[in-house]
Amino acid sequence: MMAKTSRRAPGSSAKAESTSIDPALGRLLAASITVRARRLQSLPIGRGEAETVYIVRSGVLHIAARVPGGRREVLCLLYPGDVFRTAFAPPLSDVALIAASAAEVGRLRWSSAESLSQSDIEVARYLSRAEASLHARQMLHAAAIGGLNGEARAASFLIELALRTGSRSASGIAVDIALTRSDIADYLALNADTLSRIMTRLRTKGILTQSGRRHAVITDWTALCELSPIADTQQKMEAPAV
Amino acid sequence: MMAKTSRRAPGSSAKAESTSIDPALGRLLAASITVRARRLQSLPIGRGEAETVYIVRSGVLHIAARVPGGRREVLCLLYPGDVFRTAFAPPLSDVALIAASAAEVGRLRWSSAESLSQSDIEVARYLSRAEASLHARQMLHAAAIGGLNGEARAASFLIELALRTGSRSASGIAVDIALTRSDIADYLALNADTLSRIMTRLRTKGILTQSGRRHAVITDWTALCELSPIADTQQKMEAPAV
DNA sequence: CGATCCTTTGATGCTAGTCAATTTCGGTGG
DNA sequence: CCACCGAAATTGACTAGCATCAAAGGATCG
Repeated sequence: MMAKTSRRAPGSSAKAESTSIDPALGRLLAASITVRARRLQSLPIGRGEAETVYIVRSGVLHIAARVPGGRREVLCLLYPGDVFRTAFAPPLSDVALIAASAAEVGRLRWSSAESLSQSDIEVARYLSRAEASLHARQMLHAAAIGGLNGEARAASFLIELALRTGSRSASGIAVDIALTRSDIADYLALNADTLSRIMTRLRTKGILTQSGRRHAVITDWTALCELSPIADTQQKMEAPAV
Repeated sequence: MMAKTSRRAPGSSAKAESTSIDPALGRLLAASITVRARRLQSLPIGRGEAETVYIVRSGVLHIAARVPGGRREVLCLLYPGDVFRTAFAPPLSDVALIAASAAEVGRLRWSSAESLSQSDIEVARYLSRAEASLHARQMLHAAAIGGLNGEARAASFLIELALRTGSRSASGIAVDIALTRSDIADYLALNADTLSRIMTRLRTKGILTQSGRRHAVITDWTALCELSPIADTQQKMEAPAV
């Protein structure tokens, strides 16, 4: 019940942001067309077109869809280094890849990625590792949506964001919240109003401070992790894959 | 709002059950060790061990995990032809691959699958298609958990099962429900009690009849599909991938 | 054929959703 | 630099759906 262990705070890890890019990733990006997307711009995940791969170079993006007669949903978040094949998206209506912040992505036909994989095993390995990690994240997200209450889900979201994009600052871990409140709510399968209430509660508890809509500082990392039963799992998944 | 279209009933499609197996799948299975699992037997998804691939030959299996301090969750269902890499599973506690019915699976080290992929592009294609389809199903499942109410989720589950394992019979579509009620509830992020209430309602509405715990007949496919906003999407995903 | 697990059903409480009013933010132009 | 506007976020009151708890009824297996 209290097996929370290492509490390694984020921002210290030298992630593959732009420094020290994986060589295989570099070759993959070299073979792809770079697309610059501004905030809220949406890239098509057309069905019927040839299968395409998107490789995130910088920024945060998400896959959004609409369940007929239901609300909009954000199905997954994509960070630098992630690889998304259009075939990963289920054939829901209005499925799209949307830039939450200004972003750069590489675009490539799947057939090209495939032949590159055949000739360059490092690329094949990078792709399969990226696919597996995205899949695992997707499963964990489903587990979070299905098994955690609102507060725990919100905490998990903040932890995810902090691990991926956070940076240490004097007062805690600074996080740029690229998504709007509604997008976050759609990601967490919560109502925007409910999410707002939860965020207020977190601020009241002194876990979080916000300056402006897009910028937050996590002032009490330990307390935040206590709120989320999957905090440890998330941290393990961020750890270098050996 | 009522774009429900084709209502193609299941059981008619010649799925890759055992007849007409995909040649690449055959070669993959030939390279793997066949494991026979009886009902409820669990196969390890050990972390720290070498990455392994499981290929479902027959039966239905599921991935179950436990969120610390939370309930057990069934994260995904696997059917014949599916391929599951252990790296797909998030590092939650008690993650396991469990046979819902008696099942046969092929087991293979990932490194073997990888080298097979390098020498046999058909195998590589089979694997990448299988990964993409599993990923899409996982995303759709997250969308269902997050965006549909209990009844719609239950309907979607029945539709999934019917499309995968159903067989036409005189009175409707006969479905073997391999999972226990609790497992289904854990899959749908519902309470077992609530699920039971929903199933009773479906029976009362004349959509479903049950004889014994494991056997059901869907007597009104159209009405069942009306209950689930993602019915069309599920059917599209079952359709032959062109 | 008995024991046990699984399932069903009812009564009650809590979490999160809905609707509506208000405040705050962020961008724009004066 | 400040005033303004529209969009986004917050907050409150109320409601719906689902979870929880408890108990009884069936199915399945040895």
